[in-house]
Amino acid sequence: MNAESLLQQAQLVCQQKGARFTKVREQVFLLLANHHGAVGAYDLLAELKELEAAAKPATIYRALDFLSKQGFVHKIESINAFIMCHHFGECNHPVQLLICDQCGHVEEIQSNNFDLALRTMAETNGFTISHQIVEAHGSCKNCTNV
Amino acid sequence: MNAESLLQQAQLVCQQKGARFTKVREQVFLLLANHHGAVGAYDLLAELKELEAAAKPATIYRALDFLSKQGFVHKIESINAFIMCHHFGECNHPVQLLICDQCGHVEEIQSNNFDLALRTMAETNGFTISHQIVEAHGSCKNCTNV
DNA sequence: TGTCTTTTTGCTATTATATAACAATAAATT
DNA sequence: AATTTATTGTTATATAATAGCAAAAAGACA
Ligand SMILES: [Zn+2]
Ligand SMILES: [Zn+2]
Ligand SMILES: [Zn+2]
Ligand SMILES: [Zn+2]
Repeated sequence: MNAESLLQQAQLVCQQKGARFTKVREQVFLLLANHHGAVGAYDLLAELKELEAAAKPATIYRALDFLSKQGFVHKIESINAFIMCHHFGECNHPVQLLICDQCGHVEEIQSNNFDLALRTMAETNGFTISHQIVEAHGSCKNCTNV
Repeated sequence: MNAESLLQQAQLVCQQKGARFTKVREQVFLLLANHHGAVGAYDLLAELKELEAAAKPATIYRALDFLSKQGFVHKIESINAFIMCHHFGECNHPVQLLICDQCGHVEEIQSNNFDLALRTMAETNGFTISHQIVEAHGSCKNCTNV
């Protein structure tokens, strides 16, 4: 899915929810959408500065915060980076990420079975999950065969 | 398991592996073992400073690095904190953590089924896992019933 | 439209987390 | 004892994220 159609989809979601998809937020959204892999907040800020010279850390973190809340973007905790979600709309979906340590490629998986397994395991321990982080590091298809 | 017996177990493991369990490393180990929940590196540093006034960030991070490599300690990526492992020995075991956002309690689960499910899912995508991060946030038994 | 309220942004500073680089010690090896 | 390797001390710096407050913009409503 290309950046433009992702943007349109996001605009639609915001319209339906009454969320304000402002200029900065759109700019950051597009920068993320045009990235193939994950990107750090300060790298993103550097890119944003080419469009808005006055941008500061708070600018990018606020935008990322908004985009995360809408479910457009996921934070990758283990590498302090952010990545565009390609299945947003079904908001708050559980996320499983496969992160290649060789090439940096990140694949987002959506396994409801897996989510259920985690929930069940938690319930066995009397624990109720509100948010889950599943990040697998290793070697992707391309990098393994090399 | 109390701090002293954990320490003895760790000493044994180090002896078997020929790893040098130095003074600083033992001090940090004991500080962690006496913590019930997770603890941040700089909080730990503050505690260490009461024993070794000259301790610096590098001191604590080096010790944590050593302890992690031995499998004595796990880093919790989503909250930038560290926690003593209570099942070390079986080194490099997969870790699943249940983190209570109310009381801060962290429960370490060991589900081989879950590990297998994740590996299988990854393999389906041609991905080989070297290290996995599974951190579930939510409400623990005690905090849910309140 | 004008007024009021809420949300968003701009801006400065600061906090929090983690590592680099290199010299000095200490321990292990020969 | 001499040499090599691992660990520590020390200073500085890199990297990541938030606090606080005023200005501006947008939304709500008479
Ligand atoms: Zn997603
Ligand atoms: Zn790869
Ligand atoms: Zn463990
Ligand atoms: Zn709790």
